Amino acid sequence: MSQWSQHGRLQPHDPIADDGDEVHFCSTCAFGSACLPAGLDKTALNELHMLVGHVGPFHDGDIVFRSGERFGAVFAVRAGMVKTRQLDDEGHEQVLGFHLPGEMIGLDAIHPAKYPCDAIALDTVFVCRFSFPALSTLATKIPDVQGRLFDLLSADIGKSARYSGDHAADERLAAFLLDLSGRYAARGFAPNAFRLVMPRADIANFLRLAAETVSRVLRRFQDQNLIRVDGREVELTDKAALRKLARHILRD
Amino acid sequence: MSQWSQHGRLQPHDPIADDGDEVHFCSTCAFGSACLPAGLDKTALNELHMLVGHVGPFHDGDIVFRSGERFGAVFAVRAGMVKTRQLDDEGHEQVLGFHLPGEMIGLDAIHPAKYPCDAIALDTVFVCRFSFPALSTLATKIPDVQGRLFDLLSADIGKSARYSGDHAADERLAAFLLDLSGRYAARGFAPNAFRLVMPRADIANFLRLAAETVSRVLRRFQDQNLIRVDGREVELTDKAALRKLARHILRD
DNA sequence: GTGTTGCATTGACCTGAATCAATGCAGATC
DNA sequence: GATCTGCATTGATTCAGGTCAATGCAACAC
Repeated sequence: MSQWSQHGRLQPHDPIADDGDEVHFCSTCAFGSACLPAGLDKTALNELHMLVGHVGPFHDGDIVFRSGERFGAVFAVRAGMVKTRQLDDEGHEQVLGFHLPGEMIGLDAIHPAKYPCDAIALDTVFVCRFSFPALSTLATKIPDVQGRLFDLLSADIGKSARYSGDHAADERLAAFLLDLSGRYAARGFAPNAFRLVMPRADIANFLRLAAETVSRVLRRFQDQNLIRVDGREVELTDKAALRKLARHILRD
Repeated sequence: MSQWSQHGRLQPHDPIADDGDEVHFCSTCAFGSACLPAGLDKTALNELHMLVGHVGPFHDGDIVFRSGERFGAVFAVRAGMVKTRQLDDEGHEQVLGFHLPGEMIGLDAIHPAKYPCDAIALDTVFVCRFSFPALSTLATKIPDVQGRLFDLLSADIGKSARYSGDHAADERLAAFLLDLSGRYAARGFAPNAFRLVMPRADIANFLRLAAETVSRVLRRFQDQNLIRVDGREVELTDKAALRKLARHILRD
């Protein structure tokens, strides 16, 4: 067994000191296919691990990086959930995304050379820090690392366009739930029952809805037996129906 | 003088045969800073030029690349305007963006390894084709090229998040006009008077509005002396006021 | 226990933008 | 010139989702 619960939350045990579980983590990480046996020789693997720093724990509300800070590194979420968001000059928040263990954040900071958003822990979070200058240098030496970076960057373009369309509230929410489900599945977590770690207001903001609408739609989904909700715990009980609702948004 | 009108449209003259103007074009292109004297030695410059193919002309409605096609190359728009869009299985269109001369398209195709959207010419269009395998190989050899690619990819993440927020119709439209203006300016075109090459319906779709709303808001802007509109020609006469409207969307 | 705090939910009402339905208008075609 | 065709505009009406205002409820402090 490992220190991971099925909800992706960290048990009271410090994974930073737990080098024995390193590989298990890496297998779920965004760089997994670049780091792991998958074709990389030992030197390359070591070089990648050399430039990684483990950072944490962060707690609910803690800031991983802050908008405007000089860009120096990208981060992979190791444990917990991170939200990224922008604030405008009047303090209006725009949630850009929620990031699960194994996902990469900070890629949008490369060009402006400063973080364009805040990254905020939603629960207990550990991250891996990849110095970007070091990573780029490594990428020129190891084509697989370069390719992995291109892939991660390219995928993020698609992701941030995903919810850009004009869709009804129930379509957006169905897509949101299925998206999370798929991402949990991809990292080896239970895909059909998980915790919505973030408050309703954050889901609403992300989906351009009011928190009240999120509440009402979740309630309706439950009444229609598509899901079961209990506070922040959710279980998807009719994914086919959800998929049908979300089909305009999730085309893949 | 060159073959470029102030609206970025091509005069009846074939630039493909016009090698003499190559440099002038490159200076406005997304790869400009990688190709041009800016630090690159002649060999590098030549290698980059080697892998570029000039393609065109395309005409209004022609397809530059099609959703689902195997990914093999990214493209820089050389002349004209290109829109990118996705169609869902029921044929509903979602416009992802409009791309001016000097801008790169196809970067979102790297990861899925196939184009996730259609790229469609809105008027007479010429593009430069960069074979991506060749470009990646060059990138491992020339760090500046790799860095330029990282920058382009990273910038696109930010761009596709730009209009993702929840904003009123007039804020979105003001941001749209200023965004175009800034991009024309960055490429050396007149920033305050230009042609909205795309039909109203495309602007509306892109901004998640109805075409009627676009029409009404443009009209209101004109009544408020913020702009002058005549069909698809538009002139920004009070950018300060537009900027104030758009301030929640354009934070940079 | 009793507050208090911070979300989440629910209901009543309102509104911005969509939709529906003409009408206008310029450029192509005959 | 007359007729089409494809947008764009304008007005009347509708409605999805927002806003406002309570109320519920669990975790925590005292």
